[in-house]
Amino acid sequence: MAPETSSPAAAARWLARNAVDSLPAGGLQRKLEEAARERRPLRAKLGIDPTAPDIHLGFTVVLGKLREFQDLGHTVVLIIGDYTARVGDPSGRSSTRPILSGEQIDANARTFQQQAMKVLDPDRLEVRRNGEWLEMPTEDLFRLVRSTTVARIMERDDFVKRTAARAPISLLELLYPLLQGYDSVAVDADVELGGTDQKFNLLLGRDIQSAYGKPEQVILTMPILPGIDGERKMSKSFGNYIGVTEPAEEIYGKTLRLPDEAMGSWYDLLLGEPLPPDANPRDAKRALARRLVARFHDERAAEAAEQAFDRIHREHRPPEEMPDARLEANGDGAVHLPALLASTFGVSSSEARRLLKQGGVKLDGTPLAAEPLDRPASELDGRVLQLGKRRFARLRGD
RNA sequence: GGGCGGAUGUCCGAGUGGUUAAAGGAGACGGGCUGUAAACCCGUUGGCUAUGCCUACGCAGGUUCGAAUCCUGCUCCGCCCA
Repeated sequence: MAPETSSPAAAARWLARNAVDSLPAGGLQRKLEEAARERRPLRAKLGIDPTAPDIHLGFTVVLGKLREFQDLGHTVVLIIGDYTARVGDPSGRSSTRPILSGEQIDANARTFQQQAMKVLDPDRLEVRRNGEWLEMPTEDLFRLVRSTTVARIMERDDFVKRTAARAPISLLELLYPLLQGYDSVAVDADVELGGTDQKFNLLLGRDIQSAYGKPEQVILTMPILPGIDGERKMSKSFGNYIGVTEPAEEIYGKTLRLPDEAMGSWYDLLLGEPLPPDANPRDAKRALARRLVARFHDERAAEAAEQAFDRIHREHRPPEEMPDARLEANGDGAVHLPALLASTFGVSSSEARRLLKQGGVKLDGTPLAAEPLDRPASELDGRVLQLGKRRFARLRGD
């Protein structure tokens, strides 16, 4: 696509086209005009807490928008929340979220940065860590905290709901938006991006900047990408995500599991184009899956992933490549099936027995009878063990 | 500081002395159908060296033939008053 972005007004329209909110009204255009007048790039900020090691597709929606800013010549400031991660955000119901170690955070920060490069242009990127400025004397923290009120913080939708539901809210959580807002002060953000769930925090950032005598940022919020269940937002904790570093076959297979209803959102948010109205849903989904694999791997991998998928699920043949599983026979040369399944596929032996009873275990494509549980190793050697539809291993003697 | 209420399996949520490994729902998993979509149907859903054994209802003790259920202490959480 070749957007028309020659004037600030046109550029603002282009950037905001698939955003949910662009606030304040006209603010983005004014920022762009200002940048053009002063012949400087805008500083577009995004903060992330490296609490989990991988970036998933939901996150790339916002990254993709940042990339558009870069393509227009602006600078992206990626803030790695190393300090905030260390403090441990007790968001949501799980107040038990473990506080990560320094090494863990550093490792996550590195992979995050690396993965973000799959979308961002490294030449127009500035990466900062908020430990640089958040490690501040209490006196300074108090100054920051004075910049807003409890009532203002409690406006946030999430807090209102949790108060109503009598769910706990830690004081630290109340402080979180302030820390995030201070990041904007520290990096002189012109624009801050986030998902719609970030709207409150992004807006509060404006207040904080203003309290520090800085120009207020404008904000752009992007729709939340539904996860592969098509229901809830894509999130690690729901297990409905696709990580950008996942193997090609995984990205492909998970994409095909997406409910049809969610395909439109994925097209809009991930491909940046609408779902063709008269497309056959199956073909559209396969095309989507191929393009996502191609983006995070390459064309060849996309092709191979599709072939592997068809082989397993359409032709019901085992994949060409699969891990080996070592057969461990006892003294009588027999192999205990539950133990074999447990060690090969990481299920418990109780679960393995249940799956056997349910006909979920196959040997060379034929369901394995639940009895007997001990089989001669010679009967298994060299054959393909299958659990459910998609877990395979080739059995090997010694 | 005072008063009241609460803590149950992956999650939500029943259960107030006896087939309770713990109703129901969600999720997940297996099978069927299919486009590994959805919908729908059937089944499973603590662990193990497995016709038995072990562990489980916030933690630690106690009462009892027997406790998630009763008692004591503790921890954590919510609400109200101050």
